[in-house]
Amino acid sequence: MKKQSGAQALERGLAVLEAVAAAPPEGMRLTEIAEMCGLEQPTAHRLVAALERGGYLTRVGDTKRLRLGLKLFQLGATGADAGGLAAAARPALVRLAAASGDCMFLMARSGFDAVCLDRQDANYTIRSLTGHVGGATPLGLGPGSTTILAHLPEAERAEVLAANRERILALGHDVPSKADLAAIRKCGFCHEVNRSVAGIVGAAVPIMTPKGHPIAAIAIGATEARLPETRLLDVIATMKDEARKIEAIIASSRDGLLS
Amino acid sequence: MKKQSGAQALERGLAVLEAVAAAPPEGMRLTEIAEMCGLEQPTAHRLVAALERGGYLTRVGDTKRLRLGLKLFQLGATGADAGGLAAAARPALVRLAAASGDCMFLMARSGFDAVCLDRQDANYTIRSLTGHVGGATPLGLGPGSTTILAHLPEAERAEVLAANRERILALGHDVPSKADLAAIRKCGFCHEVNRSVAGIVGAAVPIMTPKGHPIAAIAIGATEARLPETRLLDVIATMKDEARKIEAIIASSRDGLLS
DNA sequence: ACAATAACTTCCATAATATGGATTTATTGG
DNA sequence: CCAATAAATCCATATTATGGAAGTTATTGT
Repeated sequence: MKKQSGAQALERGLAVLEAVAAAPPEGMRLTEIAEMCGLEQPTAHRLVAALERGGYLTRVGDTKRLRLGLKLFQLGATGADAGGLAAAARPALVRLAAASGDCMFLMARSGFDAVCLDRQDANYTIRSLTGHVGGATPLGLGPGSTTILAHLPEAERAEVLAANRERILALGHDVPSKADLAAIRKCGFCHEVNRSVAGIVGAAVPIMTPKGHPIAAIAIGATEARLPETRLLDVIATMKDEARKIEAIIASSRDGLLS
Repeated sequence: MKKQSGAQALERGLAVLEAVAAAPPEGMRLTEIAEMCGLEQPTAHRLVAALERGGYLTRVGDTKRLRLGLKLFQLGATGADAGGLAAAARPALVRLAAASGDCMFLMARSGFDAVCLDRQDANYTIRSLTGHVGGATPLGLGPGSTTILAHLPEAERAEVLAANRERILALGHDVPSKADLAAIRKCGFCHEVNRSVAGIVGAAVPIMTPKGHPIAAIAIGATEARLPETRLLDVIATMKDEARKIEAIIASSRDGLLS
């Protein structure tokens, strides 16, 4: 009994893209793709051919190996802005990075993940787990991500948690408890020490839509020494200020940018 | 008589993505998508639903309008590196931007287009036509793009020119002549004054694979005043040097990065 | 506020399309 | 150079996408 999606071929094609995206930079062989996606080899061949034709996949050098093509980069750059969010938040990030001297991230929600939309480092020290722009973590792993999760409405929160529990555990981390999330909601920020990486402190505040939906978060990454408890609250306060400014920009823009 | 692709549904789905990518940031309505892609409306609906499920499309705010989703940004960031090219070229770009004081671009070929992979500006003055990272122009429009075109093998060059002629004319620019391209091949760089934008000078040198295929170009954008003929050749010489260094890195990396 | 219109969603019989087993051709490795 | 493995191609089959029609839900105009 197959699933009743009505667009099997498209979904399979997208699955191929995601499989190749997850592969190492030497690329993937057709057979591997077929196996990874649970497709017969001729089927994979057809899908790959179509994706290649469109520039979504390219051959590695002169081999048969396949890798993501630049078309995705092109499209990705177009969608990157998330409807003005990145642009609206950029100045805030710059200010925060400069003021704190640490590394600031803009994380936005995408389905069950949070994606790093932008990043400003005052001095290139830290590469956090979600460090690189374009990187994604399951909602619930990492401060920015967890802040967004915490501020979702009850029902959605449960759904996301259920969906992500296994993924997070598989990555060797633990899943935030209900109490953790409630605490984050209460004080309006998330603070993590030594959670994803030893010696690294992370903290984040949410960016909410006028309707009270969390769409993104501003996160900070720093070493434990640089961000002691004493300084933390100051920094968080500044971050909240900036988050509010971004919210104001979002609210005032006539095209709802909110997701 | 339909085309014999063997993956109609996938191709249609990709067409939907590209249509939405070309749309303004307020997003697109289902009907518009259907019309733009030549699909019946229920068909478009099914494809859109699948793409939305995968995070490739999102609803704008709480409306029904559709816009590119962050999944594309995610995948795009993964593929952005073009197999090490961007990383290999980054230091060269930084050096060139610092040394020249102008704006440097890394353009890479993607099918019939050249995509801006990276950009370094010494001082934020110019926004060239292909300025933003992720932007694409048809091969034959803009210096970096034209340099790549010029260095393609005869047959491929003709094919690309035929494919792009209309597109370039439609954008209100003219298509490089055979003589233009031959000249670029001969002197190893492309120089354009007042071509795409008045008062702006562009120039570019190709980056070739060991097998003599152009995969990318380093381009410079500056105002006419900043880049007079006298300075031009110096700058070009430096750019050629850097291009050669990048070629060396590419050649020495065991995974062929070459496209 | 209500009607009229347009956009979106769902349904389903039909046929066009994707499917995958079998085969040929190319590539890789010993 | 030959064996083994992977990729490309073929094609009869039935699964899957298709699009007309009808039912809902927004949007627009009066």
